[in-house]
Amino acid sequence: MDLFLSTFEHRIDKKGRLSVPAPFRSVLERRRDPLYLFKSLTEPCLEGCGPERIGQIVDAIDSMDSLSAEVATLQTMLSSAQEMKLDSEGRIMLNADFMAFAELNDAALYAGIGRSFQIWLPDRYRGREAEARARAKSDGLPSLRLGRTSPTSSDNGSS
Amino acid sequence: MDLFLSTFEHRIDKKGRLSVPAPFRSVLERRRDPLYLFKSLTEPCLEGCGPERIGQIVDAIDSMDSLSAEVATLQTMLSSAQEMKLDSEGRIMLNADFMAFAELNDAALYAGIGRSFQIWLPDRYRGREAEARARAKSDGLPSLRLGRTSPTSSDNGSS
DNA sequence: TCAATTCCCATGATATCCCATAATATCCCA
DNA sequence: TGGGATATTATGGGATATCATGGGAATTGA
Repeated sequence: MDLFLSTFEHRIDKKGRLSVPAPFRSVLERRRDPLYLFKSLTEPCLEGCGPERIGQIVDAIDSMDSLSAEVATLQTMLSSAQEMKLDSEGRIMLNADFMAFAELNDAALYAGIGRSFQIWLPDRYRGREAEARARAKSDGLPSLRLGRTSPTSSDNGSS
Repeated sequence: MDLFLSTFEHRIDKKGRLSVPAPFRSVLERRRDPLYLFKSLTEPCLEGCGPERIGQIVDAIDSMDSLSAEVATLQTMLSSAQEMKLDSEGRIMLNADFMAFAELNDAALYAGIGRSFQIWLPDRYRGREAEARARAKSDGLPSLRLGRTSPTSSDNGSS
C-alpha cells in the first residue's frame, strides 16, 4: 500500500504553477491514476486524491437517501472536484477559485495524510500542527489499538 | 518475533546522512519492510517503525469521525511520516524538519523499544534515561503485566 | 488581436549512486 | 583454543541523476 505521507512546501510561480511533490507523483503514476483536487468541506484547504476516493463519494451518495442533507454535502464536494493535468515537469495550475478558497498566494504546503493529501497556506498549516501537538501533549494520544496487527493486515513474517 | 532493541550512537555526516544500525536493518530486511520515520507527538525525538503501524493509523482515521480532534492528531502524525529510502550503505537522509524537531546536529542515538525505535539527540536521551532510572528507584517499577496472552504467542527465538 | 495556457529548455540545489577506507566482528583451520 | 584471514560495519568523498523552479516560444481560445 503506497500512501501520501510527509509534508512539502513548494512555491507558486508568477504563472500560477505549483509542483506536485515527486513522491506523490510517483504514487499516482504507479497506479496510473489521474489527480483530483476539491475544496475541503471542513477546513480552508484543498484535498487531493486519486479516482478511487472520488468513486467512494459517488457510491456513498448512491446508497443514501437522495433528499438528505448529507447527500447535498457530498454533492458539494463533487461539484468542486476537478481532474488536474500535470505539465511535463509535474506541475499543476490552480484556478482562481481554488487559490481564493485556500487563500494561497505564492507558496503552498502539501500535507500527506495517507490515502489523500491536503494543500494549505503554509503558515496556516503550521499553526494547526502546533495546536494538534499541544493537544496531544495535554490530552494524550488517541487510543490506537497498537500492538497486535489486525487479521486483515499483510504478512506476519513468522520465520 | 524480532524486535528493535538496544541503543546505538551514530554520526550524522556533512551531507546529513545517518547510518541505520545493522541490527535494525536486518529486522526490516527480514520482513522486507520499508522504514518509516515520523515526529513523536509527545517528545522531542523521531519514531521509527515498519509499515504495519502506519497502516493502523490510516485505518483508524478512516473508521473515526473525520471532524474529531483525534483524527486531526492522527493526521498530524501521518503528515510528518516519511518512508525513508536507504542508500546502498544502509544510511538515511534526515530532512531539515526532522533535524530541527529532534534538535540533531552531528550525531544521533537510536533507542530500540521493541516494535519501534526512537532517534534522539544523544545527550538528551541520556538525561532522560537517568531521570527514568531515578524515578524507578523512588516510585518503584510500573506494574508489568507479563504474559498478556496474545493469540500468536509463538515466541520462537529465530536463529 | 490579446490574454492565457501549454510546451520546451535551462539551471541551481540537492539527493542518490558508487567507490574507498579504517575499525571491528566473525569465521576457519591448524 | 588461538590467531590469522575474511566479512561486516560505519563513515567519507566525488560523480551523477533528480527535482523544483523559472522563462521564452509556440499554441490555443474568445
